[in-house]
Order: sequence, then structure tokens, then C-alpha cells
Amino acid sequence: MNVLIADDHELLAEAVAQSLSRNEGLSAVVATSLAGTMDELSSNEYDIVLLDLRMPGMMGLSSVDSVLKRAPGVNVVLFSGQIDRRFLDDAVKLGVKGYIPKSMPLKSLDVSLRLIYSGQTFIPHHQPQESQLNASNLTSEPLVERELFVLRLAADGMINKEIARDLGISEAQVKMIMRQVCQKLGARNRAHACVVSRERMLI
Amino acid sequence: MNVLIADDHELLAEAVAQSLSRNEGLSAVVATSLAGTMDELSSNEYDIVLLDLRMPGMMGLSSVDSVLKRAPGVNVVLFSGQIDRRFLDDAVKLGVKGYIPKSMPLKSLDVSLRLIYSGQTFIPHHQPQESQLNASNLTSEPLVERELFVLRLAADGMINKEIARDLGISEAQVKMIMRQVCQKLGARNRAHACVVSRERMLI
DNA sequence: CGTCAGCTATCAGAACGTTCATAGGTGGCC
DNA sequence: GGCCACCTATGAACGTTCTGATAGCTGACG
Repeated sequence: MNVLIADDHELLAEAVAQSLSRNEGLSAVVATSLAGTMDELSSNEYDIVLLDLRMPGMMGLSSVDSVLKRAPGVNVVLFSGQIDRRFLDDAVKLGVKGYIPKSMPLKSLDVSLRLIYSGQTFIPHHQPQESQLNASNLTSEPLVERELFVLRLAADGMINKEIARDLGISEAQVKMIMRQVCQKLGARNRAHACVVSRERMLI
Repeated sequence: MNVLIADDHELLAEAVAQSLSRNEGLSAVVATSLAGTMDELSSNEYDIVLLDLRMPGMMGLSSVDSVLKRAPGVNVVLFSGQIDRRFLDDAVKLGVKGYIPKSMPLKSLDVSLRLIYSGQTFIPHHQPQESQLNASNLTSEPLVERELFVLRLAADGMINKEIARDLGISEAQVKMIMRQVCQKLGARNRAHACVVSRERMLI
């Protein structure tokens, strides 16, 4: 079983790879950027990719989709400290085979990977954070590209007028998009939307 | 040399500990919460603590200070994926002995720790992200308690009126505090301030 | 043709950011 | 004590920005 660990935390990725490679019939390789991951997937055969969402070059679900398309036969598994449940569901719909939290005990990693290799989708049970957000109007709609652009600029402190100029659209449209973003994220205002999107690693 | 790795990413902490412990005269133990770290420091002798800032219970610099006070003779080293330079400087002033980025190559870890054990403060060179923020009026002033409260509530989407009611002060005062926060963080508005403070792990 | 989606324009009201003036408290100093 | 400087808290006012709603315009598509 060949595992590719795609994580820019080289220190930890290599340590995990060392530990995994001690197991019989298992070898692990490290990539530390999205570009490196793509290269590695093109040039070698892997059974499983442990994919960190915070690597350089990663842009949320669209990057996950790129990896899935690049390596159709490979089990893509998200690899992250914490992850939003709805984001994870969307990823599974795209074809992701599961999620390995970095808080998992090391001794569970080997068997988890073997389970995924056997064809199972593996998502460990996670105690839900009690939050008033998950109540009503959340439809788990993913953000489209333009919404992400607006969100990123807003998170950099730009006002609507500046965002409009940067994106070549009208300020009215920026407001409409921002409104959509808040609805999709269940946020109360732009500050909240920026924080929520960061927590879910969308931007 | 006894090393305590304090990181709630158990998977990675244990893998690094395994890797470190292969070295001659070096043993590593893992703690996965602030409380566990404090307990471990009380009951055993350590030379170095690798302290992650995002563990359960951690509250920014105040928690770092608690660890320093609990273990006066131990080299406390921050352990994080990325870190704000000014935050790091403040931590060093408190007595922290350096910083190990998780993006460091695994083979450099051993020698870095030995360097710190020898008495050196170790902060790897980090290419500065070109940013127009670091130019003028940033004085690295820490946020006081009330400013952090306002910031947390704002990051939860609350408006000034609600924040004022929650904190038992006037809306005018909330605005003044928010203004202070933006100045200290070099942020352009509240959305920016919320994002910046999250990046620096202040809230 | 009608429908739908995306962009724009406009409006009103709320919230935000800034400034000024005022009042209370503290501590130093004659 | 009396005075002053300093800091913090507050209220009011003002312009800007944001939010939400509405309506018109365009082009694509069946």
C-alpha cells in the first residue's frame, strides 16, 4: 500500500511517514505543496493520498476536486486538525474517501488507512460543537468562485467599493454577493462571514 | 535530554516523539492539552517543552506565561505552523526560548533542539510576507482584556449595541475600543481586525 | 415568444467610523 | 485643600459604509 502524505508541515508529515513505513507492506512519501502533490500523483502510483487543506496553493474544494480529477483511481482522504462537518459532506459528494483528524492516536492511523484501502469511506465520529448556527437556514451550499474572491478581499479589510474596482464589477453586485455569502455561511454580517469562512478553511 | 511535545494533534505529536526518541540520549513524551502539559511539567523533569498554541485550553500569551511560571527551569519553545513575528517577539520577552515551525525538515529538528538545550534562543529565519501592513503605525502593543472581549464578540457577528449590552458599557465605548483594536492590529476595519486577530491566535 | 440567470441602479434604514464636547476619577504638586 | 494634568467613560452629531429590498436591463436558452 503506497501512501502520499500531502502536508506543508514537513516536520510532522515526515515523522508520520517514517512511522507508517515501519509497517509491513506499507510505504509513505511526503509532498509539501499542491503542485508537488500533483507532480507526485502523475509520476508514481499511489493507493491513498492524505491531503491537508492548508497547503500552499490549496483553494478549498476546488483544489480537492483538482486532485480527484488528476488521480481518479486513488483514495483521496482529507487530513486536517479540525474540519467543518458540512464542508466534509460536500467533499465526500465530490469523491473524497474520508477524513483523518490529526488528533487521532497514532496507533489508529495504520488500521484506518487499511479500512479505506479496503473500499470503505471512513469518517470518525466527532462530538458536535453545540452551536446555534446549525439550526435553521443552512443548506450547505458551496461558495462559487466569485463569492470566494469577494470574501477574501473583504477579509483583507477592503470596502465594497474597492472590491468592486478590483473585480471589475459594480458595488451593487458586490453587495449582492456579500449577501449571498452571509446567507450560505449562516453569518450575521461581513465580519462574522470572514471568521466563519476562515474556520472552515474556505479562504 | 527530555522533551515534552504539547500538541493536540496526537497523530503528529506521537510520530515526532517516536522519531525523536530514536536519537541517542533523547526521550520525548506527548501531552495533548494545556492541563495535561501542566500536570506533566509538575510531575516530571523536562529540558524542553515544544508548546503548540492551538491546544484546548490555550489562550494566547497568557497561557504561555502560565507554562513559563510553572516550569521556571525548562526551555519553552513555541511549536506552530505559522506565527506572527510580533507575537513571537512578545513571547521571547516573556522568556520563551525560540520557535520550531512545523514546516521544518524532520532532520533539522534534533539539532535545533540541541542548540536550544545549549542555551541559545532559536528562531529560524522566515521570509517576510510582503504586506503593506507592517509599514507604519504598528507598535506591537498587546491587547488588553476588554479589547479581547470586544473582539471575540465582534468575531461572533455581534453588532456594537449587542456588545455594549453584553459588557455593560455604552455603545460609544465599544466604538472607542474597536478603534483602539484596529490601530493596534493595523487593521482597516472590524472584519479585518477579526481576521488578523485569528491569524495571530489572539482570540 | 417567455423564462431564467446575472449584472446594474436606486432607495431606505441600520450599523459603522470619526470627531467634539463633557463629566468623573486618579495622582502629582504647590 | 486646591489646582492641574491625565486617563477613561459617555453622549451627541455627522458622514460613510453596510444591509436588505425592489426594479430594470441584458443575454442565453428552450
